[in-house]
Amino acid sequence: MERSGGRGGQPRVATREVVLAAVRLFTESGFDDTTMDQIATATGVSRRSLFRRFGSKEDILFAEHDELFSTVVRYLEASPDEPLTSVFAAARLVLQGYLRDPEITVPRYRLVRAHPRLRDREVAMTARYQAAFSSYLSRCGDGGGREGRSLAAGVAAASLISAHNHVLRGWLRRPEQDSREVWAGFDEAMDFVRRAAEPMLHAERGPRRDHVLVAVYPGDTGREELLRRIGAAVQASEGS
Amino acid sequence: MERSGGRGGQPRVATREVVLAAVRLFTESGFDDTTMDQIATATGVSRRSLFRRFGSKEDILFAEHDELFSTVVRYLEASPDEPLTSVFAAARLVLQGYLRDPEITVPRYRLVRAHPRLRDREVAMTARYQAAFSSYLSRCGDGGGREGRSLAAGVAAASLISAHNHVLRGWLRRPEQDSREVWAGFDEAMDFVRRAAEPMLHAERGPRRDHVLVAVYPGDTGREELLRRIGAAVQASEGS
DNA sequence: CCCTATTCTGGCACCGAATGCCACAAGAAG
DNA sequence: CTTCTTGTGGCATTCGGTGCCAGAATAGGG
Repeated sequence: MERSGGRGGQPRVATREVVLAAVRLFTESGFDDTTMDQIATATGVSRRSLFRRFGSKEDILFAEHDELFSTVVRYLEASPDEPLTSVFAAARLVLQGYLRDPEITVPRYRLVRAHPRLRDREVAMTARYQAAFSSYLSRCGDGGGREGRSLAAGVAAASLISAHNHVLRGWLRRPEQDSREVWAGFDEAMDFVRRAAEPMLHAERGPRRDHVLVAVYPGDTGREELLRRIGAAVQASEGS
Repeated sequence: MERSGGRGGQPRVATREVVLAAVRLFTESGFDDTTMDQIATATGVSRRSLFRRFGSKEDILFAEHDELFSTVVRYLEASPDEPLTSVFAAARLVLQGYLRDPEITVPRYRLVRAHPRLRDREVAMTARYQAAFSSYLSRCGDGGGREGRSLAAGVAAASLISAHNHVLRGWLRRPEQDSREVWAGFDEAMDFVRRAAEPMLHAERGPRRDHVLVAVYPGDTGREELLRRIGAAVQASEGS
């Protein structure tokens, strides 16, 4: 009675088939010069159904990307509150999603680069990721007040997305390169972000500054006593 | 003979007038339910001329923003190579551009929040800023190789934009608040970004660690002499 | 003064994306 | 078989966006 019926939710023609056909047509004839009618006749799906299933001509290109996005969001929602770790894993998922089928992502990248309108669409996608990551980080941040935490979370998410996109673009430009290199670059970039983001997410108020310790003791203080006292002072300073 | 003629480049109706009228119509009737014909009759500019001057219905909303963007880009191009300082100043310009006329930016913000399509358009604008900032930082960065510098520049630009937008959104939600508070928040946010971005732009490899200085001098060393020597030592350590 | 080049402008026709409405097909549950 | 649900296609319509052409207004040259 509920959540069933019909042909079972399976569309007559698979989404992936439509996307592939559309990508091919766009690449051959250009995005603007390809009409929905052409896609309809090429795929055997009526023009009307195309609009119903994908929403718009642009959305056909990004249909699979949308699925990836919701996967990542679900992943984040189910993640324990280990801020950076979970978010890095999520970014890994995204990159994986791209590397998985170059058949779509690579020609799409070429189209996106050529067409400003599609570029905006792509940018909007990354913004959605950024918002999701930022919200997650803000949710399970630990330091600072609402305001500072939100700022830190936003900046951290922006950094992460930027680094991810940096690696991603590197691959998209030369998709033939060994994927191990890509992942190595990814790990490197994530380390870079971690070093920058870790302190700001945990800082009470701003990141730690360098410390200068000036200790004055009587000249006859024993060496061990001196080290012990200095060690204690440093530890106290780090704990603040 | 060149660059003149016609009515002198001055449109019959000022751009700002058109934008204000459009904003009003959009706010009253909704963005989708406002047709270009309505804007045409409301402003006295023909439908055809509207498309010629603004490109699209969305672009009417962001016309002044586009001017601001090119201003900022010109500013950056003319700036000396003082990476972070110039970029912070540029961000200041942007925020200033928003605060300058709330008459447009505030209702536009409300529209953008309600309408996903306009949101994407707004996001695309900030992406353009981010790209400009990133390119500038990458141009006049000093540490690391091409690759690392590009990554660092991208992350720094993303952080800056994110922090800027954080402050901007705060104001847009409550535009009635004292602008001095906004600027205070901006300075705070910029400091936050500076602390995060400074080390990564100048780092040869990895961020600076905390330093611990242990100085031992004869007990009868004069206070000024002591300060001078310690200061010199710290400075030398920072230069590394 | 007239002529011309340049530029903003408006009207018209046209294409195509996108939506609403309606009818139909096909499998699932009763 | 009936009914409900869901994917589907056709049709008409709206409206954003563009190409084309003609008119208006202004600056400069003869």
